[in-house]
Amino acid sequence: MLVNKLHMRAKQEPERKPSLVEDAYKALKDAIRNNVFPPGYQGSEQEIALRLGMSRTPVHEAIIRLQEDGLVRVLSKRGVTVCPLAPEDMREIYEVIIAIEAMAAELLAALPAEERHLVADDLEAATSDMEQALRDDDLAAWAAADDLFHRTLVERCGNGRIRRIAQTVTDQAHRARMLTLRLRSRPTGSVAAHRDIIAAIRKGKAVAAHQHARQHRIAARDELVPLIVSIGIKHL
Amino acid sequence: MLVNKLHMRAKQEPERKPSLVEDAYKALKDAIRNNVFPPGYQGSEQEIALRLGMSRTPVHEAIIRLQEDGLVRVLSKRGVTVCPLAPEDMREIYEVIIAIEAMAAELLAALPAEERHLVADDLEAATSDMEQALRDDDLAAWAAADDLFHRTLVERCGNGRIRRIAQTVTDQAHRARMLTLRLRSRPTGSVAAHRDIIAAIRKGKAVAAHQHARQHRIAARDELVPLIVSIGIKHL
DNA sequence: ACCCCACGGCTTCCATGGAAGTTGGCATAC
DNA sequence: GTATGCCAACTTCCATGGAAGCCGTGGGGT
Repeated sequence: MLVNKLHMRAKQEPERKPSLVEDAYKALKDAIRNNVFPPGYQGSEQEIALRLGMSRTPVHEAIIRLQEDGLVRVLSKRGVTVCPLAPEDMREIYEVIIAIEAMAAELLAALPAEERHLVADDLEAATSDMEQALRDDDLAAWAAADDLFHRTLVERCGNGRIRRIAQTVTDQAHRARMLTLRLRSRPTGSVAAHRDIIAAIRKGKAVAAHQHARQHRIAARDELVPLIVSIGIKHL
Repeated sequence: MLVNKLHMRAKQEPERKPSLVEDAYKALKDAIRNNVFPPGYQGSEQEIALRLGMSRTPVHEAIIRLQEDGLVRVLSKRGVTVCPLAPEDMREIYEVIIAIEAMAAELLAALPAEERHLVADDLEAATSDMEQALRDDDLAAWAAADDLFHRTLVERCGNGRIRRIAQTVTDQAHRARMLTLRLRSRPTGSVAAHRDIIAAIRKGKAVAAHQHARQHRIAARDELVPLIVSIGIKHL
């Protein structure tokens, strides 16, 4: 697992060198997202350090960051555990996303016309991919394209803090999302909702963009949270 | 600066013991908020550890958390620096607050009637204090009461993630807030705006609560950001 | 049979030392 | 006077060891 060398950039970026802490952070985050460490898993830093082939220190520091992100919890002297997600947590996460993404859409619509259209084009491309994936009955591709749409929404809105917050909460929700993907009905409504958002952004209608993005996420919450409750799982 | 003992709770909470890392984190955060370490300040972990009377390790780990919070930045092998706040940052912060607090107000208004009124009473108390402070021409008291109002808004909305996000961004904005407090005109409009929010929450009108909270924060942004720009400071 | 307590193993927490890297200044060349 | 290269001081980064705390287990008492 070699680290690929980044190409030279202007000295604007202090040319981050890959530190072990960063490696551990990324590896652990990925492992949690992909259920390599399932929720409720409990292990020691020593064990993780061994598995990652490094000392305890960088693992310890990476875990501090993961705890700050709400992904793990360290139990004073009993090891570290992966946070399970209760339906309650999903409700909280969706409430944050509803507020944050609506604001992001609003900001996008308030951008100068030229930039607006660039973003709208990218959003449209992602939505087209979703449509195609739906025709192909390829749920994984659909999820990837949907992810890209929502990621683009927050990454291009010109507010780094919004981007970061959205990233953090969607990271938390990722496991639940993957689980429910195959349980709910085919997500045919999303394409139309996305097109509404795109149209509002393209026309620079900030209020409409806000409302459409908001309603889209409210609909998602109102579908997913009851679904999670209905299948009777308390943690995931 | 003693840590006040929380009253006994169910053993749900594992009764956190004060660790050195926690102490360092709180102390540093406080020092940054109160300009003991002014923005742009650059120092070494060694020096901070000396000042706090502990080893380098807990300081190092506390700084990781502060970096995650966006308060400091560690420059690979050149020390740690306190993040300055540009007007751009204030804009970003306010955009987050606008979205998050509006959602919080909305959630409060959707609470059962009994809880709603309890929260509304507390919000009203804070607002009355603001009114009184205004009559006394006591800006510090006004700021404290205003803080309490907005803190109550997010702390009682029933969403821990919203609470945490709001806390993080207001921590970042605290220095700017203290600076502008004495520069802008007397904040007489806030009381009325707060009362609108409270009334909507009391009546359970979620949409109205959302709109009033949103408009209140938009007004604050539209007053503060130009003010910061006008006094010509690039960082603070 | 059942309860209690002490002990041993395992864990995080913190201190400290060495390694790698950055910076600023000083000496030297032109 | 100016530029350049080297060196010493200082920094974070990471490894490691000891201290303190938590948990399960097993042995002894009732």
